[in-house]
Amino acid sequence: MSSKLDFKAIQAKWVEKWPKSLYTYKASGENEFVIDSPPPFPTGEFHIGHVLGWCYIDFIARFKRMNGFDVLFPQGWDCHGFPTEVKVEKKYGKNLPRDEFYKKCLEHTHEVVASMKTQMKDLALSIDWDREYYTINDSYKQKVQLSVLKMFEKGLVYRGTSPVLWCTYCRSAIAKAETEEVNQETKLNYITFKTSSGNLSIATTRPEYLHACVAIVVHPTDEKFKNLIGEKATTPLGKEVPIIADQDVDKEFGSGAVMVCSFGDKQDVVWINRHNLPVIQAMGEDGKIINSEKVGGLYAKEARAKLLEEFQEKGLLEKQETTKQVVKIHDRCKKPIELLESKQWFIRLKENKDSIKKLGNQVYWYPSYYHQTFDDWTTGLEWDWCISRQRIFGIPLPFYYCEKCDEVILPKEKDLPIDPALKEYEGNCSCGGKIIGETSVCDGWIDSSITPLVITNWPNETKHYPVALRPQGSDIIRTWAFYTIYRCNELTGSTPFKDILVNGMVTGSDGKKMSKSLGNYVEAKDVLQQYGADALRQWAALSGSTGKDNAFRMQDIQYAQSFMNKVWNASKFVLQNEKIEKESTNLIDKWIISRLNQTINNVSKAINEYDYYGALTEIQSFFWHDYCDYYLEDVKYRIYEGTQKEEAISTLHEVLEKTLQLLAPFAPFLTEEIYSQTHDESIHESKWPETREAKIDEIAIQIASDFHSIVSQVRQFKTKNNISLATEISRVEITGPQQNILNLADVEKDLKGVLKAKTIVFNEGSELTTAIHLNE
RNA sequence: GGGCUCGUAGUCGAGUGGUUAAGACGCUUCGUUUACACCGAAGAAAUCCGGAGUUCAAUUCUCCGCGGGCCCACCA
Repeated sequence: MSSKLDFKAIQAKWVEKWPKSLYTYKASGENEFVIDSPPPFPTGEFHIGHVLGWCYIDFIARFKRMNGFDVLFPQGWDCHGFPTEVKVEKKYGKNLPRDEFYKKCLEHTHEVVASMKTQMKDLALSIDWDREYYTINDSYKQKVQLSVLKMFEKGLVYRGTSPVLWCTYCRSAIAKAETEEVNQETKLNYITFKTSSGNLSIATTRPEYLHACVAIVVHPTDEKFKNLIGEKATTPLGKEVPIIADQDVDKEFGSGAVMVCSFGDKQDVVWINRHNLPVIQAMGEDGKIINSEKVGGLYAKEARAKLLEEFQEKGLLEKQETTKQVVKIHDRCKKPIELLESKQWFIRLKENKDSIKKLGNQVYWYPSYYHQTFDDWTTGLEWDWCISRQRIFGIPLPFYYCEKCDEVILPKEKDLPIDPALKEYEGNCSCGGKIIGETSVCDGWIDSSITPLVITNWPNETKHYPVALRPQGSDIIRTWAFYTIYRCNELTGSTPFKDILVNGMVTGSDGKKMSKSLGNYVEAKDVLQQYGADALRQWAALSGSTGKDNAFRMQDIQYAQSFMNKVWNASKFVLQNEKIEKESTNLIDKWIISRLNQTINNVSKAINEYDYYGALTEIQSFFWHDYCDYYLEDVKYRIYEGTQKEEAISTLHEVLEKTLQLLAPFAPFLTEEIYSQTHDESIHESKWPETREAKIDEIAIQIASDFHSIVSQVRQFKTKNNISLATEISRVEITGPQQNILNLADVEKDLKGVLKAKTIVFNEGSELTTAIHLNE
């Protein structure tokens, strides 16, 4: 072993040397631990948040493997999505043909995946790379389309009409993730409606939607309007609408009465759904007003100006106020987004809320409070899940439908994967209508919500499902966890995983969200380069209890590195003496073996409960303080003088070796390097140390406690008197209760050796104290 | 605005219905001892966010408030 720890050399050596077979899943079907690891979106950068998440997975994977489990740690890639389309558009322009464009998206994806994989390998993630999967591959698409068909057959998928986010400039439905928000000022217009009991003032920022007004909403406890609830109001355009009550209304805003239009904003959608109100299409896909005699054919802005002018003349515009407004805009064209009604595909959620909540009880949540997040989300569901997107880079929805009667026609299972937009359906509908292939693609969560099925070979017979563990971030409980639990249960009849382990988000050292513009962003690459994988991995365990958001702090990394240095140097000392095995009767040896077994027990329990913080701090404190600070010092005199030397060497080796094994999941490179000095097999293939209860000797622990208390007292004496710890003492008098004194007499030799005392005298007394005589 | 979560020494953070509330970084003092100065030894430093309640006993449980963080909804 080199005298200085060179972690870079060690890391490079083992990345090269470790055989691929180390992490191979045997699919034995017995004693399995299958992990439904997340398929990240390929961005090209494996960032510090990824590091935390993947370390959480790797710790348990390595632990289970050493415990004899057949572990599957697969790696998938959730490739489809809008960001890739944007990148490709930027590079090649907007006018590529559909299939050409798709090909370019594939190319881009493979490029960025490659660069992420390098970083994952440097981090020593024990992934079985033979089990890699891509959502863009035919085999994956086939399973996704099959899963959608199966859900359709169960009556859980339907085609229906619903408001969607629509960009009138791009003439496309867009996902919420594609929106940005801008603050702007606008005019709040107070317009006069009529009721049986007089005028009713309505405040609106969008009078151009007046023709699509379907109701007036007031707060149920608002004294101003209480007697109007259930009555009708007449709009300035002469239309009668009902006045209804809803608690979402803010009594203080505007006049306290709101007009509901289809659809001015998202709140309108909520109210229309909740109160079963009719829908009047107010705007066409091109952004021009429709279904209005007065302003039809005009753009919204023109229509608004025209109407306000007219109301002003008629005295129906009471006043205008300036108000601040948040407007959603399309992130590509920066034009405002409208809500438009359109035909889309949906998965039923609303009526299954209660059964989904029950499914949430059937998995173990680590930490448990995240179950609450899932439960609350499910309780609050108001809408079904819109699964269709008018995009290109996605898995096509596997449906045909009749142009005339809307009948849905399914492709044959053997033809999957299929793109109905490209493959025409042979034949006509029974009503004689033409059959159209669906051109929309699936929402990305449709792709990723069947990962437990994909990795266990669904729909074929399998003994690998349900899987043992789903690890994931707290930010996607409402999406990935929710959709997976729901869909997989519908498709198989059971929840997809036994445990769900949730990791928190990584923040900057200031506790704020990491962002490049805030200047608190840390590149995982840089940390890896400077401190190495083992230190970075330990940070993931050390930075807080499981599931909490973690601030990234260099301190933790540096501490991990100091610890590794300690391990390296202690190992150097131990390995100077060739390994032997000899049972020891020495009480100090028995003490450290007792502590070792306690540590093994505690660490095993902690990791089994995904308490990595507890596990690693336990290892560190045992190794650093019990083993290095005390035990090593306790036995040095035996090594140098030859007293019970073999027993000491045997014990030193045993404790070192087993501690290295405990540390192996956290610091795979360092532990392998040291372990390889005395073993041919990899430490990662070695068997996890067993807790030997019989070796936990409470009396030895008690004696060692007194022993080290004496050692401390003598050290304190020497420190206070500015004497070197190496100075010899002629006589130490130890006073204490009878039993303690009797016990200490058993380790007299060790006391003399460690304290460098010529003679020791024992006296009975009430408290354990020492008197030191330097020269006599 | 809603939900969840957190609030413990200068900083970061475990943990607990009842002894002296871990540990790390930093700080002070001492020590070059043949694994390690990326070290060792000793030490100072905490009204456990505020208020009320439950209890023989609260930092821990409950409620209210204040302040971070995350997610969601953002206002006609």
